[in-house]
Amino acid sequence: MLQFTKRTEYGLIALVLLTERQGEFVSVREICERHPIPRRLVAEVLKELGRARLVESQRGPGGGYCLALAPEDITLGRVIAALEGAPSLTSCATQEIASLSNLPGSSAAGSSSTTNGLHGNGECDVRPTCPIRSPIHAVRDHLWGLLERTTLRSLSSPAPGLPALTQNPG
Amino acid sequence: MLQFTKRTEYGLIALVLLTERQGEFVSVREICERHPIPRRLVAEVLKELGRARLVESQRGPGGGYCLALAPEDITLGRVIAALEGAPSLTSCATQEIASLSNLPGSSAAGSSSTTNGLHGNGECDVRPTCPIRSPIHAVRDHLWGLLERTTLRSLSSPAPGLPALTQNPG
DNA sequence: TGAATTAGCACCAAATTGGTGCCCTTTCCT
DNA sequence: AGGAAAGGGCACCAATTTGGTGCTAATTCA
Repeated sequence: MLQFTKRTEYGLIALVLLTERQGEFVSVREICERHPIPRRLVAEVLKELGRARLVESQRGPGGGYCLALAPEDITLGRVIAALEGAPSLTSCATQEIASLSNLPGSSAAGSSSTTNGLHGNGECDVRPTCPIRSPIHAVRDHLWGLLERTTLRSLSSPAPGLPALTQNPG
Repeated sequence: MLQFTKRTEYGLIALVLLTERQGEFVSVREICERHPIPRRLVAEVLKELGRARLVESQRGPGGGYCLALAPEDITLGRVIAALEGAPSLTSCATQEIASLSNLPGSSAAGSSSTTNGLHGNGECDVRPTCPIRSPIHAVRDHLWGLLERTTLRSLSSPAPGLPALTQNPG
């Protein structure tokens, strides 16, 4: 329903905490002592973010997670791409993105579905006559731009400093 | 996964056809002769769009659906709100929107869920310490603005004429 | 009357998502 | 060496959402 998954919400909460504690390794236990969110699920999410190279991990006592990049370089788009696949808006775009795979997060994203209105070779049924493909893809690109301009830094700043949205459409 | 539902896709396809055929009543049968999409589901979708007052219907032979508003006044946001609820991005926002109900589409949107991490009175567990509430809501508002600036007209134009995105944030 | 069409609404199956179980590996401390 | 505190991997289940259909009634036109 055009909503982030809980995984994404938990991931963002964790990443904001890691941003506030840069230079330290913060454990999942500690994150979940600060916020009432399910520990095991947060652990899974941080593992995924680790696989996407957005965080680094350290095992053993005193271990935990820390950011792998500067907060300015971790965008909402990258986090979402890692945790729920790049936003595609339409089913036909999902597998185009998957085949391009120029974006991270292809792990969780659409593999070759069989009953999603896509043919076996991976082509949308409606595509030959589809009247909304191109314009919706334009919308998707704008959305993607919005998510890419929103960094962990802007999420962590006390002021709701969403970037000024200077976009370059088309 | 930050994707439109099939209902929304089908609804948009139908609405684009209705835009091209303004002044006529177009039946579900005819829509599905033009595009390979499931007839019964398209019928359900158009019923919902009718309840949201975005289309008007006419029964009987020669009946069908037509736009209830000018294509410039039917925005992507309104269609989505009617078919899958207003985009909320986070679970806490879902029920805030529901309680405000200043947006259409509260029919399909979140009623009082019980196991969604929301208390019985409808408050997010994380809320007292939630570090991402405000900034994510800002992102949501930007997304909403993007969807509200995209009209059925811009979706139907052969050129992918997405509006120039002159936004007024805040 | 009868065919064409929408209206309502209940229902099921598939996919996605939220969340957990279980065991292994690494690291630190004593 | 041994144990505790972390993360790593992976399978698994339950709840929710979504895609799609069955069925019957109400309109409308010829």
